[in-house]
Amino acid sequence: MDEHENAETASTSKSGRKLDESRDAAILEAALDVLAETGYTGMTMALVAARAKAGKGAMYRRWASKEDLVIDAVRHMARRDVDIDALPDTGSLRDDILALILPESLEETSKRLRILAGLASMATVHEGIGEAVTDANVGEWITANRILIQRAIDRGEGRPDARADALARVIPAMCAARSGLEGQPITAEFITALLDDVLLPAVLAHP
Amino acid sequence: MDEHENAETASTSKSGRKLDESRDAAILEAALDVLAETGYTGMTMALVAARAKAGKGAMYRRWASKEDLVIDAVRHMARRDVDIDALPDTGSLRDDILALILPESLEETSKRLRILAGLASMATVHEGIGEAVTDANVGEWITANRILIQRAIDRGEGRPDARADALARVIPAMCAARSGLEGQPITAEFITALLDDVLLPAVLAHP
DNA sequence: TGGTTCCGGTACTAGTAGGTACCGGAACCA
DNA sequence: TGGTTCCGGTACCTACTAGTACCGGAACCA
Repeated sequence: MDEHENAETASTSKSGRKLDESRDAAILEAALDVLAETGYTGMTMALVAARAKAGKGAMYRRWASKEDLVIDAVRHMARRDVDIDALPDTGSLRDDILALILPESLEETSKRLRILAGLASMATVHEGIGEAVTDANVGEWITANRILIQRAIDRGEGRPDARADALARVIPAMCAARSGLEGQPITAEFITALLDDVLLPAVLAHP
Repeated sequence: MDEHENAETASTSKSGRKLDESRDAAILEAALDVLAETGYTGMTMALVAARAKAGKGAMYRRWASKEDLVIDAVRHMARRDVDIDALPDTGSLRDDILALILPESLEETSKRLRILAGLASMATVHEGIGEAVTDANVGEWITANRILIQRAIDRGEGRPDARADALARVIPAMCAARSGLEGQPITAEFITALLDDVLLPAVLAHP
């Protein structure tokens, strides 16, 4: 009879060579690379294995299916995201938003959005992928923006009837569209233009 | 030797039963239906044929490959789009934008955006698909918005330094994100909230 | 009327990719 | 040291699908 893998026995239930935890990240990041380049369909398990210099066995020892691997890869990508408890607070909404996004590599952001766009189509078919995409990635970005905007409203920088909820989605949505639909990279110029031409006027307006 | 199919001889070069032109639209619309439900990968030629009550022969007699069929289907979808020469002109930007989009079936718009989102990933792989998606569909919508916004600026309704270029992309981008990333349908409430909370404040602002 | 091409439908081919099994070798444990 | 599990790599099985060939029948033309 097999050792059953309850939480209580999981740590000491096996003998033999240990599962090399460092391979997990290598495989997940190889999956993200291939995902960004070829989309979900083009991402074959053999391609990911080759990129990670891993065997397919090592992959299926960790994830039961391609779908499971992709879900984990997307969540892995989200882990390096915004820290909600340490948001910038410069006293200026413009500087807060810039301080939130510009320290991140914009190339990395473009790649991330390209991955999300490539998975958008799978959201309708594979239940778990859609949740992983929205919750773990764009969700936190929108939440951070909402907090920054609400602060600006509260301190009188924005008009009091501004809707932080809707406005918080502007930059992520337009970045996603630029990356996913137009295939253009996200640049600092694009972000600042978005801020100065769309978001700030909308927040600061007093008609 | 085969009859060569130059433009000059194409109309009279063949004998026998004529190619039934009405089947074209039936196949293209079946392709769009399946595309909206399953995405590019899930759209099999057999599924489209069954939906259109057509044989696969009739499909390959018209399009050389699945890719060609999809490109044509996307362009076919775009044909029922905005008429740039007959845009609404009510004297109010809010009413103009609403008059532009609300007469269209919002369910149809949601479906269209779902199709575009499903094809976004293929844009990087298949050259033609990306162009068909952007040029023929979102492109005209953005152009129409830009004209309406520029008119509002010109007649003094909007602030004179508003950037019609960037602002014209707000509604399409946020609709695409809502449909493609969040999987939510486009409703009249969503559009009006977008208008009143984001676009109009940004256009009307005079800080 | 006979030849040609289209029609919907079906059978088939060929290539691809998810997933499994196994290899020799290495790491770990008792 | 012997047994077990992991490692990268490869061969293999199986299911699916783009694309082709062909069927009997219908439409068209000379």
